Amino acid sequence: MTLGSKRILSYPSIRRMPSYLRILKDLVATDQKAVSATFLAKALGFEPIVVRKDFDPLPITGKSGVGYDIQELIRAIEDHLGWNNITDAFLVGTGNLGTALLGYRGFEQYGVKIVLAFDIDPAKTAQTINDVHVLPIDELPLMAERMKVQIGVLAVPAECAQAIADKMILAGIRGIWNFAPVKLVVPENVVVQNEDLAEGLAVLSVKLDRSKAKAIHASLEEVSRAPEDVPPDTGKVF
Amino acid sequence: MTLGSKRILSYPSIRRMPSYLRILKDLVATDQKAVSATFLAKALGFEPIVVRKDFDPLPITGKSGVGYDIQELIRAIEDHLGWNNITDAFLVGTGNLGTALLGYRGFEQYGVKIVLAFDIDPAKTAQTINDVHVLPIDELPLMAERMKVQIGVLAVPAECAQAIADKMILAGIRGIWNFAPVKLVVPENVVVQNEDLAEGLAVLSVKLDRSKAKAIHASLEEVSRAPEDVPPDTGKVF
DNA sequence: TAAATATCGATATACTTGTATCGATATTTA
DNA sequence: TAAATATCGATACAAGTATATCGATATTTA
Ligand SMILES: NC(=O)c1ccc[n+]([C@@H]2O[C@H](COP(=O)([O-])OP(=O)(O)OC[C@H]3O[C@@H](n4cnc5c(N)ncnc54)[C@H](O)[C@@H]3O)[C@@H](O)[C@H]2O)c1
Ligand SMILES: NC(=O)c1ccc[n+]([C@@H]2O[C@H](COP(=O)([O-])OP(=O)(O)OC[C@H]3O[C@@H](n4cnc5c(N)ncnc54)[C@H](O)[C@@H]3O)[C@@H](O)[C@H]2O)c1
Repeated sequence: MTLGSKRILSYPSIRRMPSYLRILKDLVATDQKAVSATFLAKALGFEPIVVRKDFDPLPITGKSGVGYDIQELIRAIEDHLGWNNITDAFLVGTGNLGTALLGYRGFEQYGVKIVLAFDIDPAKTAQTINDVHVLPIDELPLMAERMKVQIGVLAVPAECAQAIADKMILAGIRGIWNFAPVKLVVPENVVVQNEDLAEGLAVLSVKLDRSKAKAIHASLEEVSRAPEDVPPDTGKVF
Repeated sequence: MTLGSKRILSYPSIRRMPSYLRILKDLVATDQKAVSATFLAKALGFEPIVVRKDFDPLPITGKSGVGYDIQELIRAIEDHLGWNNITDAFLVGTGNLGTALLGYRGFEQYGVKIVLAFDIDPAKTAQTINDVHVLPIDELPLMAERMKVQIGVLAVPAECAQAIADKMILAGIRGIWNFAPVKLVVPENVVVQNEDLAEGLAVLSVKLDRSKAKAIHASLEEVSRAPEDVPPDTGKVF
């Protein structure tokens, strides 16, 4: 069955969409009208076929010999991700990480705007970080309901992450972006996206080890090396 | 072929290892000697079979009816990830994100210790963030070679990420943990791990949309609904 | 001690994702 | 205009990953 019959992007595809968007938006500044899968692939280190497959489920079609219309493509991607109309979000925990997230001006481009932040520490509240007010955590329920906020960003210590998540859910929040290294227990109508930096670090560690092993193998220049021990780096983004 | 014949962890497995480690280390404090795949699965939201498969390539073996020896398991995982002996790392870019990373005391548990930081901004250098000295970027080459640092953490604006990466590589750094949203061009003996927060946000957006769609479908209580439009949340961690 | 329960490890199967090939179409070049 | 090049989209295939089943072994319970 061809993917085209499904209008659903796979999760790997979804993860690549922000990268496409970044390049495409840069291209808008130029006078180019169309972009090829080959071009995007080269810019991002994918294979051209991956790019075409990624776009296949979108309600657009490329033109042979030309490529995809840049504007159409941007629109289709943003539509699929729901990034056309910005969703308001709350952030809880204005410590190191929370502050960094507030300082990052990139999220609005990704359809999410942090409109209020919360903390339990009086030293943190009553201030403004990057134009976002920080309120006492107790005010979250009322504000969430009043502002009909749907997304919550969790940047609190692991110990209290579940408690805050419960608060968020009670207040009507439906999606939680969780940076605390804990599995949150949530009702099935709530979605959670866990962000665990240690995952990436683990991958880097292993890649590095395997790269070293490969180098040693290569330097030994053995003909009878076991290739399955160190798979070649295919350039895939793990 | 059974996985057991390969001593290699898949990348999804590698990504789950830090989560296992966290739980296992908590268990050390208790008087338990063994832990079952079922227990770990429940704690992390995986299926027990996933856990067993993950451990299969490790040079350990569980005991039927009992589980895995906790100490053995921790050791095996840390060995595989190379997290037993701590690797020194440099961080470049002590802005919002860089500061958060320096403030995070968790990395040493993951085998990596940031020993020095660098920035181009004189206002940032000559200070100490969380006991880590921040030096002018020009001093990176000398220090990297002298300290034989292998890992570099990139937390600078996208525009200068490639330039800093080049500097790192020239100075002998072999693994780059890249937080800038750019594809770095590196020689094949250097590994890069890209960390792109937008990926997770894209996944959350789509999950939220699909969750809403599912709720609507459910409320309509149509018998003739198209189930392939909204795949059920299998609890997988994307 | 015997039965019930928990668990692992092996095997088989299903699903997801990535990769290769090739014909058709558009553009560019000679 | 004709040939060379670039590109998409369809199909097929391969590899990676997740899931199901079941017998064997250890522990707990009756
Ligand atoms: N900083 C990083 O680079 C990093 C990396 C990976 C994961 N994390 C995770 O992100 C989370 C935050 O990390 P951090 O480094 O910013 O920690 P932090 O200690 O700097 O910040 C935590 C903040 O949460 C606030 N807080 C504590 N309890 C609260 C409550 N009940 N309600 C509201 N606010 C509360 C604190 O006042 C503090 O401001 C942690 O779970 C950490 O494991 C951080
Ligand atoms: N803050 C976030 O939450 C976040 C999220 C996702 C991605 N990122 C990415 O991480 C990177 C850093 O983000 P940030 O928010 O910390 O930005 P920032 O502007 O706060 O910090 C950047 C730092 O890099 C330093 N710098 C600039 N040029 C340099 C150079 N040539 N050599 C050395 N240092 C240099 C600056 O002085 C500054 O201290 C960016 O690429 C950003 O896209 C940040």
